[in-house]
Amino acid sequence: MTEEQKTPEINILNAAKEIFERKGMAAARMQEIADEAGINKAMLHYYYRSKQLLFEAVFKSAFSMLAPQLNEIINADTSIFEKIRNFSSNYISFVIKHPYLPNFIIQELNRNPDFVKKLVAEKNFPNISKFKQQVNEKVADGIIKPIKAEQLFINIISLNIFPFIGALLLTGFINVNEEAYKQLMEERKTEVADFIINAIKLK
Amino acid sequence: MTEEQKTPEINILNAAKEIFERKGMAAARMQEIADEAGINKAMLHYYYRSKQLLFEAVFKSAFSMLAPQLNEIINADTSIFEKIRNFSSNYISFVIKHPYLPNFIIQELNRNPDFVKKLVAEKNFPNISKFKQQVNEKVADGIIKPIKAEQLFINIISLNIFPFIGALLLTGFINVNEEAYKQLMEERKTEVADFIINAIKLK
DNA sequence: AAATTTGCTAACCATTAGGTTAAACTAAAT
DNA sequence: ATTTAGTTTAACCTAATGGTTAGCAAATTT
Repeated sequence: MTEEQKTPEINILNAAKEIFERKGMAAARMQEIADEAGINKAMLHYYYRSKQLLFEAVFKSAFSMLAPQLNEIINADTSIFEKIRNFSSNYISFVIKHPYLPNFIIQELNRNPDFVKKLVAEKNFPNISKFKQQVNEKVADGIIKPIKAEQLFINIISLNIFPFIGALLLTGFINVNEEAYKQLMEERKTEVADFIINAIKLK
Repeated sequence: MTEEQKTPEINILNAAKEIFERKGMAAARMQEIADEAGINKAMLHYYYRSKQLLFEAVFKSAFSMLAPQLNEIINADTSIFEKIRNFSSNYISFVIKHPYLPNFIIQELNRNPDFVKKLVAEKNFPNISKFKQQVNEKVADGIIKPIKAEQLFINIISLNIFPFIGALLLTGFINVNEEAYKQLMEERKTEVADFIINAIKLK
């Protein structure tokens, strides 16, 4: 898993991502990250001072990979149905490639609630006001059933993210192997959007 | 937060639940659990040998609180629409009272994938075969739109669980305070079922 | 070429955390 | 009253872990 990297900073960051995302901040060991990066443990401190700072760098980097995806659904200049289709398809494709990412973010956010406030304060933090306006419009126009934009947003996010966070639990419940579950996720690239649109479209 | 308990075992278990569910296995400290329980640290080992065993007791207890909820949707002798309504309402009511529980389970399951296998092997582990059959029937009868039972199941679980696991993230995105978010969750007791039923019902 | 800064390593340090132990205390049984 | 079994505590032990340091090597600067 250890590929050559341009700079030691990036090399360390990637190794730390790997370990932090899989184990979480508390369970991750600096030595393990050093091994993954193929370097001496002291180097981690040389480049990133402390575990906390290294963790924050990883977290920021991880979060900044997800934020653009969310802005897609929020600020794109497309119809609401198209947004839902695009987001579901794109997001699921993305997460299939980074399976530990959503769980990592949720987990660490829960462990450190103040972190949310810091994130919200930053620019580029997704804001749903545009999406909200769009939903309200379509409801008023009789194109979609009455629904609060907040609830619809929560539903979209839930249907797209949870199947990855709860993958292990769900494979247990529906009693399929990893391969079959992956296949289900592939299907969801279109399935989820269909489901949502069916739920809200006024025929 | 420290109330009098019947037996020291239960007292310890409750304290451990509190800490483990909030911080996770790795970040939880035995001393912290002892403090929460109002006892000496050695007592934890006296009654539960090791951190690992104490953790497993907590996990089992937590999981066994959720399993019955799931059997509701899976094995009840009611119509599929009723199941969805009952489950959503009951589950959300339950989790509002135990907000850390789902996150804890998911998190520790992800950290220790082999745990799933152990759980699945146990009796009382939910099995969706009955639900599956019911869905297929209704699809064949033209009562609901064609959908794989597995996908519907994943959707139901996602819509009910994720809003609690991702609460902090979602409050950030939709920019509401804790109180307003709780209100949204209250609404979801009926909102979620309506959404799902709209999505699948053939009119 | 000498000096100096930067990158890197091995050994070390201090603290923390899980776990143990031996002694003390309590209360029931003899 | 004495024994005995179960319970509780303080003090201790050991391993692991995040972090530091002193020195060396390789560039970079002057």
